[in-house]
Amino acid sequence: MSERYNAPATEAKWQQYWQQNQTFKAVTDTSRPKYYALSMLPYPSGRIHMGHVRNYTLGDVVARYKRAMGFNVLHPMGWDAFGLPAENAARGNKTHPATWTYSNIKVMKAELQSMGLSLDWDRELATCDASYYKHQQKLFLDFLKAGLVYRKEAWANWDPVDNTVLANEQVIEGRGWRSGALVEKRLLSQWFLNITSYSEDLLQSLKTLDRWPDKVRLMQENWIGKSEGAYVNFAVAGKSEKVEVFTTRPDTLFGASFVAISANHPLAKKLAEKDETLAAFCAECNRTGTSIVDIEKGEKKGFDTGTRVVHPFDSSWTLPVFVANFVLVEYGTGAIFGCPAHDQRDLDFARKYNLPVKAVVLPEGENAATFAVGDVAYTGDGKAFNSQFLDGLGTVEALKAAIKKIEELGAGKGTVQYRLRDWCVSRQRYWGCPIPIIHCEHCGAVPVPEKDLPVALPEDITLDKAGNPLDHHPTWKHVTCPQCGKPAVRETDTCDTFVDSSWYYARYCSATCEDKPVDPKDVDYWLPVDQYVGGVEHAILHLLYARFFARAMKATGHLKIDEPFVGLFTQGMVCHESYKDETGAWLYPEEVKRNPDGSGVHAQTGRPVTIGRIEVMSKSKKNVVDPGKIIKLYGADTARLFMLSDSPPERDIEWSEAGVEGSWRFIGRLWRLLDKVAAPTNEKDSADKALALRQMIHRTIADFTGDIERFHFNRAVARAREMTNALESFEGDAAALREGVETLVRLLNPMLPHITEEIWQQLGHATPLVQGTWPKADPALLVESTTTIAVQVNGKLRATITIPKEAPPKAIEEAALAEAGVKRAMEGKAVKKIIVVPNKIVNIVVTG
RNA sequence: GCGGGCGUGGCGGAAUCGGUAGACGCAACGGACUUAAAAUCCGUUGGGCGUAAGCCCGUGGGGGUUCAAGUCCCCCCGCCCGCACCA
Repeated sequence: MSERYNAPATEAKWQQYWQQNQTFKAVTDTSRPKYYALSMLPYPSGRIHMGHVRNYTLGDVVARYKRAMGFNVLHPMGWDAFGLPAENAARGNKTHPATWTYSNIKVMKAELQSMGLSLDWDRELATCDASYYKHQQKLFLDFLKAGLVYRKEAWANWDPVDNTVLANEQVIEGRGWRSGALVEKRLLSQWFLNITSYSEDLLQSLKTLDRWPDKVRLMQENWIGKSEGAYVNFAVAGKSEKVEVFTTRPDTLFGASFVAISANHPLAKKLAEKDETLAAFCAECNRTGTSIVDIEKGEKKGFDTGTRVVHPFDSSWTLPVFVANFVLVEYGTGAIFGCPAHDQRDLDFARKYNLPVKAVVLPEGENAATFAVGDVAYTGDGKAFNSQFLDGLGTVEALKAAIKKIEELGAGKGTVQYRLRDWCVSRQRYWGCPIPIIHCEHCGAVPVPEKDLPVALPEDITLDKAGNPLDHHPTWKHVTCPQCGKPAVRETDTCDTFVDSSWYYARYCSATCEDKPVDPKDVDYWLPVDQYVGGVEHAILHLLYARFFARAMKATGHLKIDEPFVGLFTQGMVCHESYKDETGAWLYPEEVKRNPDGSGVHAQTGRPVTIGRIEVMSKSKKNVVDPGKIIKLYGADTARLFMLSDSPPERDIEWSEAGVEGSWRFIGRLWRLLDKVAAPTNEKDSADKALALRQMIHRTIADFTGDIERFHFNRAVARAREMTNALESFEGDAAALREGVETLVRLLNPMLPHITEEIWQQLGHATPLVQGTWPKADPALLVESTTTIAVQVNGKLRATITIPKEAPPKAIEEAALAEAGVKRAMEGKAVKKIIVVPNKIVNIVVTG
């Protein structure tokens, strides 16, 4: 009897082996087929969390599987190391953001290494390292030269007490999170990346990403938000000015009852100068946060400016102009016309301010004389009516005719509009990549010469003062202009951290290249990423920005590809029950003891505990389980197996102690198979049994492989369990048993890399599994001679029959009719029809 | 608000194409081994009726298409995620 499986010792042994032999070192080798498996890089927040364990387990299974399939695999890891939390931690703990970040990286790297991931650590990068952001600054300057970067005024959340710019998450119910002051919007001159110049390409190219989840492609499509419509000018009555609106429904112009403009529209500003009430209203609009949720969820409010505009199709018809809090200056022209009958928001607005509601699109089956709009707008297609020259046209034709007329009248033109906005990359913060620009009074914004890169962050900063430390640093920003040599100042904005993570996948390919961001000989071999794995929360922004960066890097000669990730998998989140004590304070799972009846008490005090919902693990709710503890207690293989069992990877998973125990038990059962191989019960040697087992083995190889290919890891685990059950109860041929156990550990190796290596070695193999190949199913063992099919009478199951696979329909029918259960169900009834689907089902339809 | 997703036993889930609903696991219960416990092993386990054979019901709710619906269509309910300065 062998000893109980010693996970810590075995895992340490193999991790050491992999490290010493540089097993996972990837080398550019154009003679071999490559496979780039990438998991999203973590933010070094302190310790790894279960979401990381899940993400990196999934990625590692792919990497190890592809390696066994014979690919030259690149599987790197790094750190998304700039960002707000480091500054917050620094303010709270009086540690420098760099100290905090690098010590977190050290801890988290050790934790990741204990997971047994097949990573090439030689390519590790941290985005906060000057050796990384130096190249990012170079890319920024290249983009600037290529016309992909520009500067314009944009709104930011402004805390008037702390005198600082706030992130959306720092604005809580309209107030600054620290000061509690009402947050204002303030215009700042900021840097933008011209992502909208690729709007159409980013949209069209989604169609080629057939290995992306449909939902992510759909989300991106909606985000880009292409809409066809028209710009239409409404002349201000009695003035030479005009208000240009954008509309997707010019066919409903005859139903217009007002024009609404943004509080930041030039006309609104001009009118507000002479109208204090309007100015106050505009100021109120500007207090709501910059996020769309605030705008859309908040009450729709308007202010009648008293100004009227002339309808483009009828000079005798004028409409009121409102300033409205739901019109965004950034989108379209910052002005809309309202057609209450055919737009819900316009309808709500019209009812609130007693504006006319005139229907101009008649739904099919409705009568023009009686059709009226109540509280629900009609937004569908129909026939135009009450619309002069458009009357009788369908919506599509009416759209075309309306645009044609607008263009004839010189009142506007047909256009395509995208919801996508240019990407504001300026952040008024310290812990980010400095934007390599020098502002000179005489020369304007001057790029930092490449020889002066990197523009490094100063280390001696003060974070206890409000505002941007780069701005109030005594010396850092004061430089001379590279062009005229006169005194000038550095740009003190740093980059949005999404910039850092928009090209790291390319940098990994030539991680140590010093003189340029990427080396063509590396990126041209490794890119694109074959399989990218990460959280669905990045479905829009990160992935869109990275797609843009690939295009921009192509335009500036760094890459040859458009699409960085040809395969994408988005995993679900890790959830856990949450707990609160009597005072409403959150409790950690280990502080709670569960009673048999399901109720919970505090483990130490015995006081009652409220068991809350199962929700995404988060530090704020304390419903977290530390992966480090789990790995110490059960080993990495158990943690990995838990992550792969039961739940499909794209869905949310609930962490449970019982589930971990179950995974741990399976590890024990695998280990005990060694005893079984060592002491085979060979005497009852039956050829039939051996054949049946071998058929099962090879069926499992085929199905398991298919499941891995399709990311159905939970099903693959279930099949491995079924095979384990079969091997445990198998009595007979020793060779077949050995074949089964060896196949099982080869299949499970990408999931459970440590124990499978150990079993493989104990079975007497000198070459480790990691150098081995993937099992192949023997086609001869996959064919089955008989099949079991269901027999239904009127759609209800009455019997099953087992018959030869190629049995003719006639024979299947006869066998079905001969079944006792079938006869009973058919008693006294006449056969109407018999449906025979070979290998599947027989359905006998009877009367009565 | 807009956009996206999900809903199947006590629980996580399985069901490749519309064709045997509940694979596999967890939990629970019963048993074996043990002085005992742990570990391990064996068995039972969707609900209802029935001594049994068997029958009926059942995939969030309602309707529809079909010989046949968890799967397709329409309506409704509930939950979750994203919304551009969190990453």
